Amino acid sequence: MSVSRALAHDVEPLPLLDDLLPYLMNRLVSRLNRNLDAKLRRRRLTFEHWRVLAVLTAHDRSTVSVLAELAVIPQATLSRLLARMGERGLVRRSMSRRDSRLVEVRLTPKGRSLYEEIVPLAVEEYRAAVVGLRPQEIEWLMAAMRRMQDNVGLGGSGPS
Amino acid sequence: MSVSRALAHDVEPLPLLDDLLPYLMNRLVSRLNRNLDAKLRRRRLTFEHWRVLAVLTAHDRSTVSVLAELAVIPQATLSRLLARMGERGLVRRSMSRRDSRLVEVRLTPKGRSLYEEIVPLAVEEYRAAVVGLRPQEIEWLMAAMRRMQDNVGLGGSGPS
DNA sequence: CGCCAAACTATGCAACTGCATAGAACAAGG
DNA sequence: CCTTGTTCTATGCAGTTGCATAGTTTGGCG
Repeated sequence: MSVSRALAHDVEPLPLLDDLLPYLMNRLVSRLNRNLDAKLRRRRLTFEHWRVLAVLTAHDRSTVSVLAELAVIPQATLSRLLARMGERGLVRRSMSRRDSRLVEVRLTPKGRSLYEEIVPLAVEEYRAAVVGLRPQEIEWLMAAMRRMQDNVGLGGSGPS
Repeated sequence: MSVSRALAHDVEPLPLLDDLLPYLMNRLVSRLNRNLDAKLRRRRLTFEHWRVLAVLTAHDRSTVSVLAELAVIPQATLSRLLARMGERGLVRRSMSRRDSRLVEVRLTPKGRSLYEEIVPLAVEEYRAAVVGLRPQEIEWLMAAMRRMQDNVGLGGSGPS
């Protein structure tokens, strides 16, 4: 029941779910996130925490709105999430001296070490997911993802 | 700075975000969903509604927990979402005569026509995303997604 | 037939979410 | 220097979420 009909929406837009790329991607990503979330719960963390920690590790010293963009978390939500993470000593927020409107966020040593601690959980999840895929195929997958990101407005010039 | 290092987590698990497949997938899916969500808001719908409608269209007459599995929505959340959708006349819930524990859910005509009405929005979003990808490549992408789903426990035999 | 474990849905409660917006800081032009 | 428009973060409020669990129905076994 999984015919190849991915682009045949022209006249008959009745989607067989298993043949729709967005559905497949959604299901897969949701599952991946949920699995990781379950693993993180023991440390009182959520998947959103993970994303913030990961982004901050890569882009140390970000601002709230840049971080929101990178972590794909609504700004208002992130603002309060960061407040909570600050209370737990995972991040430090400080006013920028260049521009007092900006709030610079960075990991504390505690936040960094916590990140190091949980990276293996994410890696484990990731490796389980890509079993059977060759590195070359993964490269190709990532290229396709980047291509689609550009198509949808994540390439640098934000749309509406 | 985007070297091909997707699987080089062996000794140095320091992920450059843009080189991590899960991160790319998350960003892309989040953006897709958010875009669709924005389009749906005018009709007082959310992306979750969309998923429920889509799954119900494909698998008419489902139960709450099966639907939760297919739509990747926690059962408790779905239960209340369905209650609201029921009040709006989009779905109908009825006790199964085979097993009184089960609640069978199906679309009402109103729900079905609403779905038909919003399908184009999703298709539009989808087509924009895959611009530049050949049908053959999309097929390949979906195959990879299914492979990864199986790896993560969505193939039929649920893990934990 | 009665009892215990399992399956399924709904709900209490505390927490989180996001939209809209207030509040504060900057930038540009008169 | 003041005014006006823009950029950025935080918050009020109403709604939603999810964990844990209660309540109900089944199935299996003695």
